[in-house]
Amino acid sequence: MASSNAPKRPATILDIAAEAKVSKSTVSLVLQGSDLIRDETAARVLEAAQKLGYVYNRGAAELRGKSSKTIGVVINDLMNPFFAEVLVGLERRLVDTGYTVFMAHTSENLERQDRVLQTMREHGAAGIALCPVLGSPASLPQTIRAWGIPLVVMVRPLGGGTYDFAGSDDTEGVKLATRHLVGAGHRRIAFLGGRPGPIFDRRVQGYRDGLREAALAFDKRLVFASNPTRKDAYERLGDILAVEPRVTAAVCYNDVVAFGALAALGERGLRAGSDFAVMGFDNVLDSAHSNPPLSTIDVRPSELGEHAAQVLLARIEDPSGPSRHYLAEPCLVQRVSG
Amino acid sequence: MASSNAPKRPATILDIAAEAKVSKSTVSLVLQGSDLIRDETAARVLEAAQKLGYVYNRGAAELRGKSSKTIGVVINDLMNPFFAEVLVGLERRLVDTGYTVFMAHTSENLERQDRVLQTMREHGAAGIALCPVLGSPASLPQTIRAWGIPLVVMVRPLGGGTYDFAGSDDTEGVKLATRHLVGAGHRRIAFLGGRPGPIFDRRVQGYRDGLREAALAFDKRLVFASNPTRKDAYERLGDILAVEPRVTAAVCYNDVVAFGALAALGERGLRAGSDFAVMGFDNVLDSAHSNPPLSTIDVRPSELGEHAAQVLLARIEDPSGPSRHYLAEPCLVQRVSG
DNA sequence: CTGAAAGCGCTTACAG
DNA sequence: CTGAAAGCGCTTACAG
Repeated sequence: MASSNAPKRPATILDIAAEAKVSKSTVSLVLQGSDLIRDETAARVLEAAQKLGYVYNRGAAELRGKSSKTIGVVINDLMNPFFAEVLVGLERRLVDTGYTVFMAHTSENLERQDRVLQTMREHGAAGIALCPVLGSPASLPQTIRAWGIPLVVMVRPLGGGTYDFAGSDDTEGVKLATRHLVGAGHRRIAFLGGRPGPIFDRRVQGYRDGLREAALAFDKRLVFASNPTRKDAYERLGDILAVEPRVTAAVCYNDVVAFGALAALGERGLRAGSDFAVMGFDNVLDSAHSNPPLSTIDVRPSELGEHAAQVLLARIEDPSGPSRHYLAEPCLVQRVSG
Repeated sequence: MASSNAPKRPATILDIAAEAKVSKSTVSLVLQGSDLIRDETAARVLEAAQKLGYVYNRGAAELRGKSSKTIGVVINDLMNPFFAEVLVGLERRLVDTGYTVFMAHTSENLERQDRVLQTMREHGAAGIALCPVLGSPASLPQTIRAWGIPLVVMVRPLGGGTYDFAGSDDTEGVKLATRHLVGAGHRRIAFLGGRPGPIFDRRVQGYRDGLREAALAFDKRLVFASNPTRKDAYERLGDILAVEPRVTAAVCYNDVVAFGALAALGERGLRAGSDFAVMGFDNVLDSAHSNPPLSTIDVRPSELGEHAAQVLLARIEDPSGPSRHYLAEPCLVQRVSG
C-alpha cells in the first residue's frame, strides 16, 4: 500500500522510460513480467516505476491488448445465503487466477438483468457467470454467445439449447430427502415452497419420484408453492397445518424455505424433528446451527461456485469446445429437523 | 437484448460514421445524448448503430474521457446477511445513477484487502465503498485519498483521522438493548460475541452504559467474545450456561451471533424469551422469522447501504468538501426472544 | 535484448 | 450544427 506521494500528473510508462533511460516498449515488457528483458534493466525500470508512484492503467492495456481480465457475475438473489456462498466460492477461484470480478444483483428482475448484461458487454467482460432470473428467455445463452462472451449459467437451468452449466442434481437431491422421510415412517409429506420454474419442476419431480418409489400416491394438493423466502414459507406452513392437519413432514424447496418452516413450527410450540419433520435443500452454512439444526441435502454451495469458475475459465481457454457441466452430487445430511 | 447478428469485426463509431455519412465526432456526440446534434441526424446515427450491431466501448471512452463510471465495493464478510443487505442497498442506489459496481470480498483478510484495493485503483475506479477488515491500519483512508479516489468507509470505523463514513450508532443501540433487558427484570446479563475491535468496543460500551444506568455492576467475566458466526456463538453460549448459570439474558454482538444463541438454547430445550432472553443487533431480514423471532436493534441494513452510496456520490461531486457521516439511529424492535 | 512506429476506440477542444 | 485533428496509456509486431 506504500504510495510514495501523490503525483500531480499520474506517471505513465513514458515517464518511467525517461527515468530509466529505456524505450517505453521495454517498460511495457517488464511490467508484463516478460523474460525478454535483462534482469538488470528490469530492476532499473521497476525502481523508476516505484519512485514515480506509477499505477498501471488496466483500462488502457485492455483497450490496446484486446484481452480484458474482468469477469461479470450476475446474481438473482443475494439475500439467500446460498447465492452468497456460491458467489464467494466463485470469486475466490477467480481472483486467485488474476481476474477481477464485477458483480451485479438483479433481484429476480428481468429488465435489470438485461441492463447489467449489456453493461458487462460494454465493459468488454472476458466472461460472464450468470444465475438467471426466473423467466429468462431460453435463448439467453445463445444471445450471449453471439456477443462472443464466454458464459457459464449457474444453478438455474434454461430450457433447451446447450451451454455451460454449474448446478446440482435437483431431482436426485429431493428424491433423497423424500426417501429419507418415508424411511422415517412419514406417509403424508408436503412439498413446500418455491415458484414454478426449472428448479421447482425438477425438485417436485424428485419428490414425486421419492413418493412413487415407496408406492405412495402423489397428491398435488400437497405441493405448496411460495416465494423462496423465510417469510412466505413461514406463512405457507401455517396454511398447511390448518388445511392438511394429517401432514407430518415437509420437504422444502431450499434451506431458506425450511428456516421459515422452522419458525412456523416453533411459533406453534411444535418441535421440528419429533412433532413434524422438515428437510431443507442446499446445506447452507447456517443450517448447521438453526433451531433446531436442519436436516438437508448438501450440494456444497461454495464448491459449486468454484466449479462454476472452473467451467468458465475452461471456456475462456477453449471458446469452441463442447459444453461443460458440473452437477453437484447431492448428499443427505441428517441433523435434527428430520 | 436484440442483437441483429454478430459482426466479424466489432463495429466502431467510425463504421457508424461511414454508414450514417457524418463524422465520428458527430457519432460520439449523439451516443452521449448531446443536444448539439439535430434530431434528424441523431436518428440516422442511432439507426446506423443499430444496424451494425454496435456496442459502446466503455473502456475506450473512459481512457480518453478520464471519467470512469465504475465504483469498487469491498466487503469483509458476505456470509453475514447484514453485509449482503448493505451491499444490495448500495448497489441498487449506484446502478440507478448509472454506475457499475465492482465487488470484491476480503474474508477479513488484510492482505487480500490490499490486493483488491490496488486492483480497483488500477482500474481507475471513480470511487470506493469499503467495509474494512479487522485490523486495517487507521491510515487507510488517507492512503486512498492520496490516490485521488473518493472513499466511503462503511460499518466499521477506523481509528483517528477524518473520512466519510456510513454506519450505525453502536453504543446507543446496545444501550437500548441492555436497557430493555433490565426493564424486563434481568439482573445478570451477558454480552455475547464479536472480536475486539472498533465495533466490539463501541457495543460493549453501550452494554456498560445500559448497566450503569440501572446501577448494575459491570462484570467483565460476563463479556464473552467469539467470532461473529453462528457456530462460534452457539458454542460460546454453551460455555455461558455451564459457567455462569445465573445469567438469564444476553445482548449479542449482532444478529448472526444471536441466531447461534437461539440454536444453543433450543438444543437445551430452553425457550428464548421466557427461559432466557436474547437481543440481537442489525435487524437482518431473517430475524423476523427465526425460531423464535428475534428481538433486536434495527439499523436498517439496506438503507444503510443506500446512504453509504449517497455519501460516496456526494464526495465524487465535491472531492474537497468536509467529511460526511451517516449514522443510523438504532430502534428497538421487540419480538419474542427478549 | 531493446527501440521506433502504429493503433486499440473513443472524446474533446477548435474551427467553420 | 458538424468536421478534421490530436491524444488518452498502453501493446504488439517489426527491425536491428
